[in-house]
Amino acid sequence: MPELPEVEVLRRSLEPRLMGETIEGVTVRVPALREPIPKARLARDVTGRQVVGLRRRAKYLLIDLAGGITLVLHLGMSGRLTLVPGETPPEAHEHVVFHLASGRRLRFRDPRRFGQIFSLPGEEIAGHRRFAHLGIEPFDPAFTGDCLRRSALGRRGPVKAFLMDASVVVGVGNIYASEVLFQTRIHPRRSVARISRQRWEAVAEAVRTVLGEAIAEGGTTLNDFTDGEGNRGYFQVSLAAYGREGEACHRCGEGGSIRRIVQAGRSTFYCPRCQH
DNA sequence: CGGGCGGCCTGGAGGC
DNA sequence: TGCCTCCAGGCCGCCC
Repeated sequence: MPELPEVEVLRRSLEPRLMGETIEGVTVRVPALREPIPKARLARDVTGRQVVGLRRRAKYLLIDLAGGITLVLHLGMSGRLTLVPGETPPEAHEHVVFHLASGRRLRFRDPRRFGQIFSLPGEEIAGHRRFAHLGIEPFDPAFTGDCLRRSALGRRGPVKAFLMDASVVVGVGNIYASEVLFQTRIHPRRSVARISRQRWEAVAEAVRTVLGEAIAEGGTTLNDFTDGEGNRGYFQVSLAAYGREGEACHRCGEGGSIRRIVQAGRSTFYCPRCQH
């Protein structure tokens, strides 16, 4: 589900409410996520620790705890993390609950169980197998068109998959890849070997503006995304390409022109009249 | 080594 | 109403 904007929206909503809060305990109801939750280690690491910071790396939410421990959460496709009053009854697929000193609970719900939760010393994050290969953050000032151009050297695959490759740039998932290519008028099947410097600059710029606008609008809620307070996003009404198969192109105005194709098993949406 | 594909899971939508 | 198929925002590991 969530790409960079959704995780960032979640982080911003939780930050003021979780800072300084102490985790009194954790209940792992269903440890069998795609990668099993290391239950005992998690309980040992987080119990009694105060939240001292919330960060994001790629699509991971990082909750820093006193004593140098970091709680790592990934929402996968259907994960949701919400802060609720203590008396709130559990809902279906509520796999993990963090009990807070204030009496509130931070609960993790994930029907498809593609999410991930684990803990580790903060200094081990960079070298961890889930993080070691990750590329640059889109909002890092060092992220430029030239970064993309250099990453593309020696490659010839389609630009859509390239944008979704987290070892190139992190945070761009299936929705925003289509949106970025629509904004820059690049055909999703175009080989990265055939993209000019100028176009790479436009792509880097579009990655930042599309993700930035999505964050400003609370993320994209197609189905179940919410922030930590349960608020839905509304960027879905601003999507120009994704999910609009058969509808009119907002740029050229041609009725029914938005097309859906499948690349590497994922849907891509684009306007064949505008994107080349 | 780059890149395509299957698999991991459940649920919702739509066709018949 | 019920059954079946397809599809879904991520990511890894296995192939060629």
